[in-house]
Amino acid sequence: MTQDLIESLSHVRLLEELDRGVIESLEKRSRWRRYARDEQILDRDSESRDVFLVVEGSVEVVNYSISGREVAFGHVAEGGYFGELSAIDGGRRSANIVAVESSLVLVVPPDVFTEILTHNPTAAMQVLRRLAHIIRTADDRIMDLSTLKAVQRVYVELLRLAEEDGDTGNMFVRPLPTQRDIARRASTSRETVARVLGQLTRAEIVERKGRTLHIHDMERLGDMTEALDGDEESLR
Amino acid sequence: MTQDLIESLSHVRLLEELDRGVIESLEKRSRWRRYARDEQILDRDSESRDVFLVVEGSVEVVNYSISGREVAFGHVAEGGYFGELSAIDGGRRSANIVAVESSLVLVVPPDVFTEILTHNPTAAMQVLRRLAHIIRTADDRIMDLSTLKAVQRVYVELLRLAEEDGDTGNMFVRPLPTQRDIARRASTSRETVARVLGQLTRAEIVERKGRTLHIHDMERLGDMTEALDGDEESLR
DNA sequence: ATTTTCGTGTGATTTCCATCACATGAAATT
DNA sequence: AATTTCATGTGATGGAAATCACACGAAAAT
Repeated sequence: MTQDLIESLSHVRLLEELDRGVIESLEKRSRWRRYARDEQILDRDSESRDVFLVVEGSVEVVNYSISGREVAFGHVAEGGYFGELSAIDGGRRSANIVAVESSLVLVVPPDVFTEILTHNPTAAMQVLRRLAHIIRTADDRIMDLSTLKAVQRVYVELLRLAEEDGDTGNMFVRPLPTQRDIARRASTSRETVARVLGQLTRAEIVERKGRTLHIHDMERLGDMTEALDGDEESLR
Repeated sequence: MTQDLIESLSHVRLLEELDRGVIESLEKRSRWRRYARDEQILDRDSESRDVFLVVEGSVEVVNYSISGREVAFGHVAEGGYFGELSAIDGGRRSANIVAVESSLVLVVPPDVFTEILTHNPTAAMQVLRRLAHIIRTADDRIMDLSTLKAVQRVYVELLRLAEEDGDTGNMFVRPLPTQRDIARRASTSRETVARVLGQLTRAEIVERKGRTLHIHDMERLGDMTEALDGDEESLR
C-alpha cells in the first residue's frame, strides 16, 4: 500500500533523480494529507515552514490585497510542489494556497527538505531551476503590468493560455477559464475581459464554442499586444 | 597583486563560505572586467550565460518595453552578483545591466558557476536564499501593481527607501533618488511623483532638505498606502 | 421543477493619471 | 562666466478603464 505512494512520490519533480532509499526516509519523516476541492491548504500568515509535494490533484496560488482584491499567482499541478520559499529562507508565507480539486499532498518538514537539498546536488539544481523559472515569469508580469494597458494584458493572457491542436495545428484555449479568473491573472476587471472577448469575437480573431475558445488569428492577436492604440475600426 | 583581488572576491556573498583554494581556482577560470559609469554591462539579448561577481562598484537592473518605457528591477551592490538565472537554466537574459559607477566584476563562465554549486552545498543554499528573496520582492511588486493606485505606489516606494537615523530615531530617505528614478520603480510618470511629493510636503508628512527627504510622520504615510481615497483635504 | 446562484454582455458615469506644455532653478560643461 | 543640460513644480486635457447597474441565460441546488 505504501509502496504505491512511494512510487507516486518518485514522480514529483523534486525527487525525480533520487534513490528509492532517500525517498522512503523522506516519506517516513513527513505526513500525508488530503484536501477537498476549494479547501485552503495554506494561509498567508501561517507559521509553518513545511514544503508540500502535490502527489495527486492540483492547487492555486492566490493573494488578497487589503481592499479584498484577488491576485492569481500561479498553479501547481500534480508532480509539483510549493512552500519551498519559507523552507529555504525561514521567512513568512508569501501566498495562500487553495486546492482546485481533491488533492493528496506530502507535507515535508523544512529541515528534511533542506537536508535533501544539501545532500543531493541534483535536487538542489532542480529547485534552483524552478525558482529561476518563477522569477522569469514574475519579471515578465511586472513588465506587462508596468507597460501594457488592461486590454493588452488580456490579449497576453489569452496568448499564454493558447495551445496548439496536434492534428490540425489550430490554436485554442481549452477549457476557457471564467472571465473572473482571467481578470484575476491579468489584473483587470471582469467587465473588461468580457468587452475584450466580445471585441475579438466581432473582429473574428477568436470564436467561442462552449468552453473552448478558438483563436483564428494568432498573429494578429500577438501584434495587438504591442499596438499603441486599440481602435476597434482598425480591427476589421 | 592578485592576492588583493582574491581577498576582495572572498567578500562576494556567493563565495563567502568557500575555501581559498576553491576561490583561486574559480578566479583562474574566469576573467576580470572593469566597466565605466553608465556603461552597459549586459544586454537583454546577449547570448552569454556568464555570472558576474561585483567586486567593486554597483549596477542597476533595468528593462525596456517595446514602447521604450523603462522599468527598474533592482540594484546589485558591491559583494553581490548577477546573471545567475541564465547560468542556472541556460535561458535568455531577462534584463539589461548598467554600471552605476565605475565597477570591477569577475566574469564567471556558466559551467564554473554550476560546478561550484554542485560541489558546495553552502554556496547552493546561498543562491537559493537569494532567489527566494528576489521572488518575494517581485511578488510584492506584482501585488502593488495589481491593487494599488499610482499615488499609493509612490508612498510604498518612499517607505521602502526609508532608513532610520541611528541617533535620533528619525526616518529619512538619503540620498533621495530623482523623481525619474522613483517613477521608474513605482511604474508611474515623473509628474505624478512630483505631485505626490508636493502633496506630502504640504501635509507636513515629509520635508525635503537638499538630497535628503525627512519623513516626519511615518505612520500616516504607512496608513495612506492602504487608504481607499487620497483626498488632500483629509490630510491636513 | 423551480429557485438560487453563477457566468456573461453591455451601457452610463466617474475616477485616475498619463501626457502635453511650460516655467523656473540647479548642476554640469565649455 | 556663460551656456547647456538636467531636475523640478504645476496647470490643462484626454483617454482608459474601474465601477455601478442591469438583463439574460445556464448551471446547481433544493
